[in-house]
Amino acid sequence: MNLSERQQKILRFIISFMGAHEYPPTIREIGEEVGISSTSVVNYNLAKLEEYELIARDREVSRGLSLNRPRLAEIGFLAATNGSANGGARSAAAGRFTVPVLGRIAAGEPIGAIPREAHDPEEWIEIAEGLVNVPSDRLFALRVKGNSMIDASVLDGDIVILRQQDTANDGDMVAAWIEGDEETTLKYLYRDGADVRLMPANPNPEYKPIVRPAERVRINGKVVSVIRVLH
Amino acid sequence: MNLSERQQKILRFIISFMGAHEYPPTIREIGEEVGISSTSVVNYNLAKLEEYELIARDREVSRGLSLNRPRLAEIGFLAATNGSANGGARSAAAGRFTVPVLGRIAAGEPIGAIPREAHDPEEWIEIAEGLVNVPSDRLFALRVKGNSMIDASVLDGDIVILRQQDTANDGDMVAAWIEGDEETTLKYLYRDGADVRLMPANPNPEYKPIVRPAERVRINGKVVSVIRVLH
DNA sequence: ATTGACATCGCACAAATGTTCGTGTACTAT
DNA sequence: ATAGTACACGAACATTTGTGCGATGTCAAT
Repeated sequence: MNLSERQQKILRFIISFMGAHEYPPTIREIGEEVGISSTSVVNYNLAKLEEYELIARDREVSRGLSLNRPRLAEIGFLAATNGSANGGARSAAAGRFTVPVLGRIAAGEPIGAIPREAHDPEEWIEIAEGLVNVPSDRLFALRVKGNSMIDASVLDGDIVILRQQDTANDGDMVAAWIEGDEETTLKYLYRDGADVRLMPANPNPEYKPIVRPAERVRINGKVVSVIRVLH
Repeated sequence: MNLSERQQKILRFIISFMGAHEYPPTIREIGEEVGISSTSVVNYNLAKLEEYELIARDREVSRGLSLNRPRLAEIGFLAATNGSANGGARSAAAGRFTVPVLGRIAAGEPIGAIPREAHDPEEWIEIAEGLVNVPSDRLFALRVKGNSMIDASVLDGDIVILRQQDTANDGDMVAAWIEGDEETTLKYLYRDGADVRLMPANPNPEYKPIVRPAERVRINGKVVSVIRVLH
């Protein structure tokens, strides 16, 4: 499945259009935007996209389009459009973001450098816009494995949503890799001169802050939301 | 603003249609479903609904409708249509639910009987479908005030999403009012003969289970999701 | 050179769909 | 009664919009 330049533009336009409107565009609207004079050509490419199962169409229905968001996310299209990365269409007021779950985070298990582009994430989740207070670019999620984060009130199975960034402000909850300790942890970050102090969220004195030299702490991202789904 | 029977039916149909389709219905589709033979009558009522700011319309655009979800939620319309309660339209595969935040839950503060119908909630949140594993009816949310729930790994400011129900299975996390103790708490529920055992989520031995006679524990709802938004 | 798959174009057509307007009915206020 | 307002009907109309089809251009394989 190789998307032509036009098909990609069409896809991008549909996504941004549906973000801005609440209904899909017409064939002609697509044509005008993408620069296709013939409706039949748009139709032709739409048929291709449907063949690839990236969109679905209702025949003989005006604006009878719908996006296959999971598939789109798989090929990195929704993620690209969510953010301002892939210079171009900016998804507006759509009300939901698709975020890749990049892996599990567990005691002692490094999550490595968080990739800037999604690389074959194991799953995707959709979140409502209101659940994050930041621009939707560079968001990713991790599923928490084990109870090592319990001092941050994050439990086994929880999903933490982070924004990829190398630095953070005092008081931010971050996912950080601690060299030497060789473990990733979720803590509140505070700077203390040349040291960083990683404070647990749990005020219980049993959970003590971790103090390490700043150069030994690598911040993976800032936690913007924690979601727990019970069964 | 008094919605006529027809206007309500129209609204319900639009909501369910958009749940099922991903694009809005046409005037004629609405007319057929609601039982209006004249397109102009549908148009007329649509204009009314727009006047009430319950929907928005793009003139001269086919299917140029959009729902004002927050307003709709305010008057309890989305909530009613979400569930199977209001006999009829079942919102399908919409991907998101609007849930009322009915109040705060804090140590010692009773939240009272959870109302079956939304009564002037202070705010509404939208959640993605995947974040709950239950039918979307009878969902409501509470904002956690204070750290009294920390033994359930629920922190100040968290939002817990619950499904209103009077009973629960062993192992469910529930919000329960304990008569005598006069407080509401979030715990895992286990039955122990005539007693119920409310277990904290935190394995730390400091947090001990609460054991009470079953008749003194009133279950408000089962927690289906916990959401934390950091700032 | 020929063939054939692919992608485009333009255009005409038919169906889908929003808009307008004259008319009628019920109910309320004057 | 009279006038006014809200709501409804149906038919005609004008666009909007999806579909179909013949013709053209490109490119690689034969």
